[in-house]
Amino acid sequence: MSTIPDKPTLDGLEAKWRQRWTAAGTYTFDRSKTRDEVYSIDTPPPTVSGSLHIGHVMSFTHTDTVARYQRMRGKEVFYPMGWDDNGLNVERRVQMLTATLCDPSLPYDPDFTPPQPDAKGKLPKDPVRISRPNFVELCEDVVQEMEREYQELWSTVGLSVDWAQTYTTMGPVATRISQKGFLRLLDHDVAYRSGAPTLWDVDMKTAVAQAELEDREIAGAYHKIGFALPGGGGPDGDTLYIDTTRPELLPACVAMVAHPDDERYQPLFGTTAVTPLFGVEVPILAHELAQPDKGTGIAMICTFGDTTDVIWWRELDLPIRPVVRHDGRLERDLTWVAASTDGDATWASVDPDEANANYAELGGKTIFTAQKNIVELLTAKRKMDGEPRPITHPVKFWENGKKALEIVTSNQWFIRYPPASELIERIKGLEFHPEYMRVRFEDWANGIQGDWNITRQRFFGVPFPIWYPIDEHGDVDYLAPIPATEDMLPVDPTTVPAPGFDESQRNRPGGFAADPDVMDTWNTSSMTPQIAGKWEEDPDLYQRVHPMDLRPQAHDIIRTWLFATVVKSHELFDELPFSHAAISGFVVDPDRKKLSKSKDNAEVGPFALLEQFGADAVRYWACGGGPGRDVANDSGQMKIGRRLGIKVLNASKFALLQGEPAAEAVVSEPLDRSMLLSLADLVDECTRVFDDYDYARALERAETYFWNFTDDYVELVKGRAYGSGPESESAKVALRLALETLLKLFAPFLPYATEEVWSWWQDGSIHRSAWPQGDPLRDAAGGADDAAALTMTVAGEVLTLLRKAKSDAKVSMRTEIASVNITDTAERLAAFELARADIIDAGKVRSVETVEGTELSVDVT
RNA sequence: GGGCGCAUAGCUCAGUUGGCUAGAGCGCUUCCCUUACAAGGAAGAUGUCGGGGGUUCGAGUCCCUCUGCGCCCACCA
Repeated sequence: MSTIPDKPTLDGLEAKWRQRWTAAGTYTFDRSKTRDEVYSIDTPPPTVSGSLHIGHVMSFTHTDTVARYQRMRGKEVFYPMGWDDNGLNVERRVQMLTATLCDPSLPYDPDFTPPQPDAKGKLPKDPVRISRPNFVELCEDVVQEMEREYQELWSTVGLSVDWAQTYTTMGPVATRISQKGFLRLLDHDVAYRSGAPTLWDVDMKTAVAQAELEDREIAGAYHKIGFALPGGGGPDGDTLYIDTTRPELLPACVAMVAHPDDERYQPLFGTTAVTPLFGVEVPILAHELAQPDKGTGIAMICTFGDTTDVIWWRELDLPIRPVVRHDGRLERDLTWVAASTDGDATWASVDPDEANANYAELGGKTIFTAQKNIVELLTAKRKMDGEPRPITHPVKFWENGKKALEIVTSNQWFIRYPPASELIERIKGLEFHPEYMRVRFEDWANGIQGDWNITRQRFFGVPFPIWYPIDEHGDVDYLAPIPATEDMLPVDPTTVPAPGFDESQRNRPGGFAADPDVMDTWNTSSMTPQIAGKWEEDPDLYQRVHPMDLRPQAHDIIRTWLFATVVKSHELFDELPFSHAAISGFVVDPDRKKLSKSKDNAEVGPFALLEQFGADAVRYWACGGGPGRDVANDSGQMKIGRRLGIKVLNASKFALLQGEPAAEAVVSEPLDRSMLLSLADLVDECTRVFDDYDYARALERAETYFWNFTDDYVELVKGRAYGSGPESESAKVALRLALETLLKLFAPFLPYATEEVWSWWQDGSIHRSAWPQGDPLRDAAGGADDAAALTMTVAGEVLTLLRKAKSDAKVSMRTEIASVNITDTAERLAAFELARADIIDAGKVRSVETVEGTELSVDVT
């Protein structure tokens, strides 16, 4: 307990209480509690390489209000922080900061030190190539720096996390759990390695997954190209025209396809066409995905121009003619051969010499150049009808990428998806807040195409615990993986030899080679319930927190994080990883557009806002948006939050300065009883909506009540409280009860202001105190009754009219009123009589006449 | 093209299973230094509840339809 300051202020509360909470272990998780006593949160690990923005503050505040509520309800809250610190952003930053480049084929150098800046502070121009483990060490240093900045932000915001439980998506624990999960899935044949068409970013030279795609509108052009029809019979006789935006893929053409109902092409189904320039005979086939109204209505299928090509290739059982390499250039050494009845027909041409001559203009060229060259060739050989017609069309990009994705064939690790129906059934046990976000999950499950490619050709991530045998000729067999054993984990195969091999056999004929790739970051973060709960690392902890109660996250990663977590839990454990998913919206500009990264917004970063308005005020703003709702970035709301915080301090000061009521004091006065009865209803409602994760409504209700409480009740009761006797004692008891209750209702939202006030008159932390209940308040009020309930309402309305009279007369509120006539219904006048003394005191009225009528009016005479 | 959400005062938003003259705060106008609070307080003005139909004694609320905005999914030759 401490004394009540003369001038209460919000300034400095963050630093003061952060320090004290840490020292007292206020939010420390008590792991002696059993699962039914625990409320566990599967905290989203923010990407520490991203820049901090106000959106993080909003969604994490939402979760914190729930954590604080549950803690006050008596749950032991498991609320860890997580850092998502692997991935591409960190890699880029480290390359820039240290002038290094990762080369997984290099051995680890334990004595490596990164290049130092010269006298002018410049790093060497040419980066130093270093091994993956060396590179990862550098990444970890950079990550730790950024994590400190994040922890500073979260602590200031007032998140009630137990920092001792912090987890990361790198490091030995996450790596071991991620690798172990992978090995178990491999064992169950759910993870598998396969050569398959792969979405590929030619710029970053890595595979990407369906969930990481986005569409971008880019400029392209239709090229109308004529194929030869040896048998004729097409709409244009013996030339068959297609429209394509990818003419450079002509050498990769494996078939033509039109819709089965398309009468123009029906006669051609089952026959063949011959590609221009390359003379490859390709079948003309029917498939429902072909769209008669697109281009000429018949398309060439290439391996691979887009994802539809992949579907056709698979469903029509077509051969593969890959021409685009992983670096985004066309294959250099393709050679067409004469068509023959036996042998590999992949590169068979009716005129190999011409095909090879034409291909010489394309081989080794970039896609851009190849397109230019092939258009020239087609034009020269009169195979193009007209000029290219410019269009803009949506093209798939990796969300982090700069160039359009290509589809290449490559050996990759996949995780088999369960059928969508199975997942949808599984999440019936998962409550979504708001419920309509469930549809996002179901839509995504239903739209999945193919399995989950978890391979990334990057460096700062969890390595695959896998090696491959090398035969006596020195060829690596990438389809015969040698998995690590679980006791080897965590393992980096580039530094540890494969089981049964010696390090000297690395990269040697008859030896082994390490898997050079790392896992998709979602493959690791999909195990946050296991990582945070320390699955098989600390089984005692795990059984106390798992499955989690709450998964909080934003709606944009339903298709990635939420989906992947449910899939992994389903496949590894046959269970749901958590029982509630609370989905946050975004912070948007006041004009409803997605928050831009413009200078204006950057200048109002989270630290500046917290500094200007205070943490409680920013939290108040954040909680204006209920689950799933976008929130406008509005400093006006923060101002209001700040005002609320100040009001809480001052109103509390008033209530406490009335002094402690005598031990035997009871609530006897009707006005006090009335106030407590409505407060009891408020408590019940806040509890009900908080149980439904509607923190926004809980705050709004408490706030509305509180302003009425200070404006009317406190003013009405003030004079009586200043006095003495049983009436005064009744006011003091009621004021303290109301204060305690209201502080607790605000505690999840305004942790600093409420804790400050609590410290003036109570021991311990308000955040470890018990959430209020309605019935004890009703008991203190001497039980509920309707007449008493009306007292506060009527008293408030009469007081407002008395103040209006003074305001209209432009006199001070202190001015006395000689006499008033109050007209109202009999029932309401009875309520008035119950509070008559308080009302005339607060209104400084000398005498009151009451007149029965139909509605309330107040006449000053 | 399919789906989800939103639309209430100039602004940010409440408005429960339909129920009296539709609310709060900000902003605006006027007044008040009042012993919790001038980073304050009191009072006031401000609305075709997006448009049009329907159900009902009664619709901001339920149904149909249209419009606008946002998002998700699909399409990508």
